[in-house]
Amino acid sequence: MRTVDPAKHKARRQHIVRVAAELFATKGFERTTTAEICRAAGMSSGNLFHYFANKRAVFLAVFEDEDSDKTERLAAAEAAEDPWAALLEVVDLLAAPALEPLAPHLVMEAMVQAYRDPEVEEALSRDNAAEQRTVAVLLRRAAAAGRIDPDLDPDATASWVTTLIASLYTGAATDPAFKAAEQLPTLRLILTRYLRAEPR
Amino acid sequence: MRTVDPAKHKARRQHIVRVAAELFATKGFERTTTAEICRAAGMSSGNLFHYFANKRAVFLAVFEDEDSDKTERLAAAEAAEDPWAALLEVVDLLAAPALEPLAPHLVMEAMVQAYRDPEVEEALSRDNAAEQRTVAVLLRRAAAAGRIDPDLDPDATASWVTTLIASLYTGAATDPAFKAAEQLPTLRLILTRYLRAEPR
DNA sequence: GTCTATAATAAGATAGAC
DNA sequence: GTCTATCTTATTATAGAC
Repeated sequence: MRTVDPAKHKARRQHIVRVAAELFATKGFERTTTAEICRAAGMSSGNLFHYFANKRAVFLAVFEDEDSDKTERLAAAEAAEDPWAALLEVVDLLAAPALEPLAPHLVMEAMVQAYRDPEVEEALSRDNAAEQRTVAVLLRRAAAAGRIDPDLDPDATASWVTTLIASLYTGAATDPAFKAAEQLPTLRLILTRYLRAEPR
Repeated sequence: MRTVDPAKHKARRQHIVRVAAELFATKGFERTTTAEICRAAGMSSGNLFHYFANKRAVFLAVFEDEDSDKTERLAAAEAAEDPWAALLEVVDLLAAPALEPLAPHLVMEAMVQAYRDPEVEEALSRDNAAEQRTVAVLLRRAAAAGRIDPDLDPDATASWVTTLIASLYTGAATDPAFKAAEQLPTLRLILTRYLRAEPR
């Protein structure tokens, strides 16, 4: 049957991506050898390169194959009735992966690869731009509704909001004592005080 | 003379460290080859390894040889009369290198190397612990003086303060549109609103 | 699709002359 | 202290059989 092959192919690819993600997270892109990926995936070198053109393609697949429902949830948040509540939901949505064990290191690895590899750069910045657009929309709506400080520039502030969320990833990646799950409430507190303060 | 040799040696070492820092910042540690460092420093491979035992030693020297007056200035801030003013000065002190062109990328590189290389880890965490200690001292003093929210836990908050300062580095490193110098006032605003808010 | 074997090259580091 | 020459090893990727 023809219908079985593509499914099997996809599953095998995903398996490679999954084991590679763990290696990339712990050792970084450059220090992870294709031989290690092969060993972890239980296959030969010849076979790995049957699935991916090169090592970079495996790395890119780690970030591109994560087809979650994030896009839809961001769109839903933009249209939600209460912009402030929606903003807090977006924060939780974007912060959620930081609670997983591999994500912080993977995100950091992606960040450093981004300014060295245009393809990684493009993948990341597309993602980031979408997030910032949503946050900016909600900031504008919240400001119009008198729920946040109207003196804040929506675009610059949206950039800071995503940067502050990124702190959860960098904190988790760099400080072993930093538990993202425990620190999420503090992040919410910081954002709330920053955004809702009275203008001065 | 014996006194000339060590000085020359030190200057030559520093020269290597300086050109290597630029390479490490733009290409990262692994993608920077010792051959490139040699070329940039204008010397042969044999000579480079006369100054440094290996490539890692060059990388470590980038961070260890920056003998600035930071330690003294931190100590002075701890003892300053006005703890809130001193805290803001510490923020400026720790944020200052982010305005330089190479530092953000170098810091990011150091952060990712830290959780892969115990020696880098140690160098960084020693630095970080000293900063956090100073910030915690000032937070306690400011709280006692009624200048900040007394409900904030000093140690956990000190960790967040340094993490937020680090955002200036990650922002500058990952977003070409992010100008650290322009964003420093916003960082101060975020910290002020976070720390000085009335307890609720 | 999967393997074995290996090509091609690059990189870190050293030896030893000057 | 500095160089040239080179050793050794690791690594990505390919060729070609099954």
